[in-house]
Amino acid sequence: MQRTSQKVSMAVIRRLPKYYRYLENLLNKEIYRISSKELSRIIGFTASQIRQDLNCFGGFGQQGYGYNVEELYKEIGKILGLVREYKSVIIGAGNLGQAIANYSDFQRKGFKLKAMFDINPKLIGLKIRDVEILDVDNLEDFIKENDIEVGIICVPFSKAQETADRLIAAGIKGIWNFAPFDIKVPDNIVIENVHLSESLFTLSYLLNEYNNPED
Amino acid sequence: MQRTSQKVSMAVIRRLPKYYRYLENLLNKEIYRISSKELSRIIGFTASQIRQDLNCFGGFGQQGYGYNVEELYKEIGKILGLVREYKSVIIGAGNLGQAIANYSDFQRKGFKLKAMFDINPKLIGLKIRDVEILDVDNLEDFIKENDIEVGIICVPFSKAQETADRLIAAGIKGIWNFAPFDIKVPDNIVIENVHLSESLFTLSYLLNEYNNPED
DNA sequence: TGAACTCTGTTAATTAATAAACAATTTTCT
DNA sequence: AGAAAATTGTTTATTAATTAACAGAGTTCA
Repeated sequence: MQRTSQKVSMAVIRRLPKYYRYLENLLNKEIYRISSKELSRIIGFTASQIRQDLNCFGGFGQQGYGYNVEELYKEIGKILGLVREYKSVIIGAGNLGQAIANYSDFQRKGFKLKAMFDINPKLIGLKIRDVEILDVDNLEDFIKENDIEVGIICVPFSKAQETADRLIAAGIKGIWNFAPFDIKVPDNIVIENVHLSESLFTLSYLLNEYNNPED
Repeated sequence: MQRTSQKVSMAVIRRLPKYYRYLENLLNKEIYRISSKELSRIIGFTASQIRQDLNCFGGFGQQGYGYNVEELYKEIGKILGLVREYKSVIIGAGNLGQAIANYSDFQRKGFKLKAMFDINPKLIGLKIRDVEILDVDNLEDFIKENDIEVGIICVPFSKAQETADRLIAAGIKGIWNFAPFDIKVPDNIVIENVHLSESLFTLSYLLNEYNNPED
């Protein structure tokens, strides 16, 4: 059913996790059937957009009936690649790195944390939830020996690109970047940025705009 | 200079923090003058887009010269509302909440953390970096007595909307939401979502797409 | 069973976002 | 001082994203 090699826009891709989450909620409520119209009401996108988004990947619905929630949930899970597990490491075991390590949710989503790395001797050897902090000198060896595919960058701005380059040279496939820096990667490497400060600045803008409209 | 009441699109607003960050970097490198063309090379947007974005807020540049980095930096800071401080509280002192509290960066950006709240008696009374964890029963009183303007939601999915409603009723102006839930707020309340799991799922999708192209 | 209703997949229309073009102005350099 | 080069602000063109429209297929219910 898929329109082969018809590129899916990033806007669509970023909506998929939301569909997935809402479908999970529906399943938890034991709702097994849903129309794009009803989903639209719940999720806040137009029904048209929902149908068009889903159709990028296949005709999962049935005319006159709607979508089977369980089937659609599974299909989107497959599309999102949630059927498999990715071995990951965190680089940078400071506040942010420890925060992510402690935020166990992401391990439940198929990203298994195998080690953390830092340059600070005071941190090396410590454990965060059973995961050891290793010397960053061992980064490349560890990645190669343990087939690590995903690197989570929590180092300061100034070390971000260097860290990414090392990860890529060691054979990593994807990067989840929390450093406030736009890391450059080759085409075959996947990168996803979480720029917390940009999010915070946006909040600040909106607060400011509301308090002083049109100044 | 500003086109009064000509609404600025969210796409533009979300680029402002990036301009701000790059301008800061330029200042650190003691670069005091820049053209849209050169900024384009560094930041990766087209020069046309940069000029158009900045012009939503005023004519900060000069023909034949370009932009004064320091002036532009300050202006964008003002637009982002970074000149003032917002008092904030975190609700939910579990892993994620502690993570955010420990991630001291955001306090440096004008969001002063005044307290944390939790429902768990084991956590109440503890301190994270000088900030005390209080009983969530005292949430409304604390917000009113201390003129708290921003609530950072780190509670589980199931408590997210309820928490937001309480914050809003107590007089909060903006919410930074880390719960995997799309909180509904009235028009006069500002909300900024950080959906980490959606970011992670996007990474998973991209990894999967790269590994199994067109299946 | 069959008529009325529902709802998808898909195409067409609309709106929004991005990029290109260019006149006007300033700077730079001789 | 004056010509050539640089660069903005802004208008126009292009591309992308969203919404609307609708034929065709399936469901529901009398």
